Amino acid sequence: MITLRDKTYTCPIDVSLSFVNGKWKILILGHLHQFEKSSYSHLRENLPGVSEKMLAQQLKELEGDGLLMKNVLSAKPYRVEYTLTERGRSLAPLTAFLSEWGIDYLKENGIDYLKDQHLYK
Amino acid sequence: MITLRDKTYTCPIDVSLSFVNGKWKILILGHLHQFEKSSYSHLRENLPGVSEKMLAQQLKELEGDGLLMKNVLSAKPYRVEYTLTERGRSLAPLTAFLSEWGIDYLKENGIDYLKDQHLYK
DNA sequence: CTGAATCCTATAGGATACTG
DNA sequence: CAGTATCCTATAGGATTCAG
Repeated sequence: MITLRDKTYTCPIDVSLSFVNGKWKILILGHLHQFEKSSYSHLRENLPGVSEKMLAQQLKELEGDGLLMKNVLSAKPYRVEYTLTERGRSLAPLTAFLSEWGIDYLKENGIDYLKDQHLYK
Repeated sequence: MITLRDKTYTCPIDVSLSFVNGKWKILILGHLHQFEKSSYSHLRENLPGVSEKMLAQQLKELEGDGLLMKNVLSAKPYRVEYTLTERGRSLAPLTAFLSEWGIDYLKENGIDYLKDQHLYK
């Protein structure tokens, strides 16, 4: 058992997972890896099915864990921009691998995502 | 939206995540990547805190998804052995990355896991 | 536009006892 | 040894409304 800040982990993988647990976190990170910067509404549109509560909550947790930053672009009208921190960008191999693995799996099942990507918007 | 076998996914990452969602699946996969083969009890001992229900359930799901295989070694006494399938082994980069990332993070926080691994058993 | 605040529920997950 | 079978609960997550 590893103990860090009053939390315990069974192994280093468990430590990493604690940053990305939650239904939408990895998808949010993947989105930001792809677009670099994104508004709240842009995130919402690209995460079909996400609720306001979960999007706001998981963005806060990701920010609190130092994986992304929120920049207020203007106060009136209120606009924000989310970007990855260096720590967040260090997870790029994770989202890249999951994306490639998923594409491979889809291909084995007759779906050419890259070619037909426009169909899945 | 991607549809495959009556399930929908927002993107390829979402497809991949559907294979590893669940509190213990990635830890199980990491365990099997490390040990190659493992008995039920060996898995349980190395996943501190896992309940019988979840271990059995997630093993079944992983088997059903074609990521691991269960081999019955002997009927009496009843002994089994879990091993990764080829598809399961194809996730090796995932567990490897999460492990390294966790080790790096721990190091930034004053914990040298590789050196002091024996302390965390 | 970007959330915060409620309210609600489904289910993931845990504890325990039991079986071949 | 390798699980099943129950029972139970906490909480992750969703729907909706309101606000700066």
